[in-house]
Amino acid sequence: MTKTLYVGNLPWSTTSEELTEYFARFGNVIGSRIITDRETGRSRGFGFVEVASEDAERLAEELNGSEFNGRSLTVNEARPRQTV
DNA sequence: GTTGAGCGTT
Repeated sequence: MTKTLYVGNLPWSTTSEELTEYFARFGNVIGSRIITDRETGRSRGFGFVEVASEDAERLAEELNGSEFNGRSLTVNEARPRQTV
C-alpha cells in the first residue's frame, strides 16, 4: 500500500527525480510528481511524492521543515483527490 | 532570465 505526500516550498528548479532521491533516503519511495503550470510548463514549486504507507509518517516527519536545496520544505499527507 | 502560498494529470 502507498500514501501520497504533499511537498511544498520547493525550489523552482526541483525535478521529480531529485524529490524521489531525497525522500528515498528516509524511506521507501515509489515515485514523485512535480506540479508544473499547465500553460507555461514551469514548476509551480510544489509536488507530490508517493511512498510506502508504512514509511509515510516518518517521511513526513523527517522531511517536513527540513532543508532542500536551500529551501525549507513543507511536507504533509496529500489531500484526497475527487476520484470518487 | 520574473514569482513564493499552496494540494495534482493522464
